[in-house]
Amino acid sequence: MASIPAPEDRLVLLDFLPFRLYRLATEVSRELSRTYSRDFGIDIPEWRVIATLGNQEPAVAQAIAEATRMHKSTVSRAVAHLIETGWVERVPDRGDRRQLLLRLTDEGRARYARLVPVVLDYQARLVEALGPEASGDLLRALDRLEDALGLERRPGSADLESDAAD
Amino acid sequence: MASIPAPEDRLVLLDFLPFRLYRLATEVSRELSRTYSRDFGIDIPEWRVIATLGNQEPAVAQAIAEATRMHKSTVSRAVAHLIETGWVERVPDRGDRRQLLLRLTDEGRARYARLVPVVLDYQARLVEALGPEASGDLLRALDRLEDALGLERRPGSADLESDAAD
DNA sequence: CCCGTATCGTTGCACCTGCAACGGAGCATA
DNA sequence: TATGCTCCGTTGCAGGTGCAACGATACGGG
Repeated sequence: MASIPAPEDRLVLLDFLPFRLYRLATEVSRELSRTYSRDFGIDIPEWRVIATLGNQEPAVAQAIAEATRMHKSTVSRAVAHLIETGWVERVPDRGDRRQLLLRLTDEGRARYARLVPVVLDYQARLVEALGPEASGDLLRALDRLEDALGLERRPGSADLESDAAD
Repeated sequence: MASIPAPEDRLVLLDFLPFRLYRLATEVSRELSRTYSRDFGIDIPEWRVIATLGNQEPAVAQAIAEATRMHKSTVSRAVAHLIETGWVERVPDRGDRRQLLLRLTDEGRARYARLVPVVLDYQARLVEALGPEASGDLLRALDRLEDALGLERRPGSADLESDAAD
């Protein structure tokens, strides 16, 4: 019982995949949010709502929740605050009045235009620190993991580089 | 640099590295904690304390906080609950009475011996779903990312399997 | 020996998040 | 039209987490 565990029973937290992933993701998210929280006054859920709307407007709250994999209550509160702070506005959907169409305000779009380069720059620095080889490794592994876990993913998302074909 | 992400101002959240990492890590952690929370009655911070003590006993709270990158208050509360539930015990340090040495109880060690195969099995299924190539990609990318972000890491951690040559 | 500073772990507080319940709205059926 | 079921977004509540302040202890300089 108190004997040394067999080799296959040995577990080292620093080598344990779920732990490494979580620690890494937490660190990256924290670093990133530092780069925009002060200048733009938004937190992570709000950033995700903005980023979703920046690509697809208008959108309803549930679609945002599914795309970002955030809970609908988290989305609801993020949207409420984004409306308060002038990023987002609601547009009643004439078809189905249960759902409310969301879109960036003009001011929100202007802020978004200033925000995007900041976050893309962070990603670029991350990729640069990794180097081209490890970046490729990472993207391939992410694709496979997302597939294995059933996470939504853009077709051809492996192409982070513009010149990568299929 | 040719392989850096497209420098355009366009940003797609589903392709954005920090988002993908966070979403993936959240999903993996959630799946994993489902495999042990019910049978062992512990949550993620508690699991990390246990896993740390399983490798290095005794340890003081701050060392656990640094190793797991959890806040010291999170560690403090996890430890308090683990003592309540009989996993862990405190041993006063005769040298420095500010810090309290922590170690698994006999019962805690017995539970740990049953817990380790469960979590290792989850990791094994993850690796299996990825396949050998993508697993190698992932481990290399993790090593590089952890280095780039200054996260603590075991030397030679790339060898997940004992027979993995390189 | 005393006092100021540093460190360790705990705790009050504020905030965030998930869950479940809710009201409002659509929709199918009779 | 009436009824029952479903879906959308909000909100009260409970639990978790980070931060900062705190008490206890250690340690060094005067």
